[in-house]
Amino acid sequence: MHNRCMIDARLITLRVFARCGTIGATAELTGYSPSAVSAQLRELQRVLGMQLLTKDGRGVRLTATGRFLVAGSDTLIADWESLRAAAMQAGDQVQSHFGLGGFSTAAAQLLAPLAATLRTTRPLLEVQVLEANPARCFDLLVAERIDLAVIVAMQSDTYAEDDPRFEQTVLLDDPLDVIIPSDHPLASRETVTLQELASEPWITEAAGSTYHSLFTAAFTAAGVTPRIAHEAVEWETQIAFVGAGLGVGLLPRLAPLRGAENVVRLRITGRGKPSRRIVAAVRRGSITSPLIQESLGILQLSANRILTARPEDDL
Amino acid sequence: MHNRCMIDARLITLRVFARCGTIGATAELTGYSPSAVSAQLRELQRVLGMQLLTKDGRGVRLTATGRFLVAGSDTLIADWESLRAAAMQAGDQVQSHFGLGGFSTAAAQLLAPLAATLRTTRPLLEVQVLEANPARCFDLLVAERIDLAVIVAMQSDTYAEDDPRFEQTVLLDDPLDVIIPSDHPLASRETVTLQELASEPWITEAAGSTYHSLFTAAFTAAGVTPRIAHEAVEWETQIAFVGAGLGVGLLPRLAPLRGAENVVRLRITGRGKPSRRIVAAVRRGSITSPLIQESLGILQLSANRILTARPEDDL
DNA sequence: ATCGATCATGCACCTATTGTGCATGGTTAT
DNA sequence: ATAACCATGCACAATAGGTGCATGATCGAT
Repeated sequence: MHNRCMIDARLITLRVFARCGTIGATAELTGYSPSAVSAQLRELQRVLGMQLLTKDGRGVRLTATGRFLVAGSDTLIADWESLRAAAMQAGDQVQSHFGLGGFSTAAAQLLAPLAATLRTTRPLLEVQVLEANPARCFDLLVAERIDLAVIVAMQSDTYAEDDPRFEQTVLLDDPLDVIIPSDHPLASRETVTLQELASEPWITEAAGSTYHSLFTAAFTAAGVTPRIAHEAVEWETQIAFVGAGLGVGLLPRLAPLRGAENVVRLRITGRGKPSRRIVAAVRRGSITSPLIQESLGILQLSANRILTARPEDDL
Repeated sequence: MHNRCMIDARLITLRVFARCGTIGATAELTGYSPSAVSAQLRELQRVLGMQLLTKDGRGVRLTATGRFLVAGSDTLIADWESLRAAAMQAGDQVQSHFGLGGFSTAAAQLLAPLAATLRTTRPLLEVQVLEANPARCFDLLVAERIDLAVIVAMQSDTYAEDDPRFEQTVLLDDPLDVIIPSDHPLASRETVTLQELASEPWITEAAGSTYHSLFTAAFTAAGVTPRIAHEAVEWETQIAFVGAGLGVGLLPRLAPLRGAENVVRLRITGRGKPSRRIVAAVRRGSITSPLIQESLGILQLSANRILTARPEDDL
């Protein structure tokens, strides 16, 4: 039981379970074994004298009491976080451990530099970076595995913007650029409109993936219905597809083109200039922590630096 | 580390230390050994990455950060207590452990019957009663050793009535009776005034004891300056003194005369009818707990029963 | 100054809490 | 029917967390 928080680890586990719904998933997320989670929850019920779980089919389910407890514990966690942050500030203290989480692009482009910076400014701080998709990032925050997450804001997220467990601050609006083969007629242009690319074969992520809704949203905003020719999971793959002349695609400006062959990045202008909003999320209450504040500043700085540098330097 | 609370036991220990000021006293109060307390606090500092203690002479002292943390944790504890209470109510759950504390008379006359009643109404509940003076009762509440304390309200207490850590409810005003030898000229009376007893030799507790201030307050209110002839620590001793004809004394109506020889209990009338206020104290937030509520009801009931029964039945 | 009292802490050792891995039994989907 | 999945019990292992004693440091009183 590795308690970095002052709230009983078993209660944290219960909160994670409330999200996962199964012991196994809770175990995976918390880093315990399923038996350990099972034992923890049983012990928790014994100590509190409350029945929190009921058998339900082949799994278990929260009782009304359990749901009540989980919901009520939100403010408890938030209060602790803000107390800790305030104490840190008041006493000019330094944190010893700091967990960061973010989706692929963010992890590589924002979190890695942040970690590097913190390593020099705060040599005693033990920084850990976890790559994870936005949904999992929130889960990791709840599980206290990470302290700060960088995610793309999705309107259709399970996590509402005003979730009592989190506080979110906008880091940047990451514009989507178009990548096209360098032998494409439009390749010499500096900017294009989506309308100009309406008839092109498009490459996107698999339907249902994190960015697919972003993709479609961009085109509906532009009043264009794209023809989806290919699907790729990672940016690298998509870039390679474009480089091979299979079609064109959208690439967030934050994502680097690296030394991709035969691929040109163009800014989009005109109606429906698409972008993805990137936000930082922390546990509610911890936003005032000096370390969090410093990190947010660094993140914003490097985000701006990257945005202004591209695509010019990168082409 | 016996966590009945969801707040880290080490933080509780820190809170106790904040009151005691020394590791040894903290150990005594929490039930740990001094080494354990020392280790806990060291570990707490490591985990939180905060310096909470400083060497100070041959002891240790809280840093500013430490004081800040302790002060801020008040609301955290209170929030947890009220959450637990609400969950108990919401889910119709039963508590498994219940700690009671009270000063001698209360322990014998109020808490013992309460414990007995709870044993029958809630067979699964494990009740523990601790006899302790009022000041220690508050400390035991902070240390989470007990959940409910019965104490005499003292205006000159270190614990203010609006301490953020506690909630107090008046149980009863316990009138002080006079006990006199049965061969005393006034022994056949039903009631007396303090003025009538002005010239008697009085028996009281040692100066500085819990009730001595109560004693003097009673007489100043009556406009009488008593002649203190003897001092006793326990009621039993005082009663014996009176029975031996050494003088007269004040006895709370709650305190039983038992089969005391040659002693008569008289009600006091007239100006300055003295009484002591007996209140129940709980950790803030827990007042809405069903168990606490039930207990308060039972306490009030048995208090009233005892008060109306005496002195008639008891003489 | 000296001695004893008080206080915190380190160390060796022990305990029991809490974790893992595997096997089992119940439940659902194919 | 069979396979997949899920929770849990059990044997075992790791380790966090406890006690008791010895040590060192500080303070007060003689």
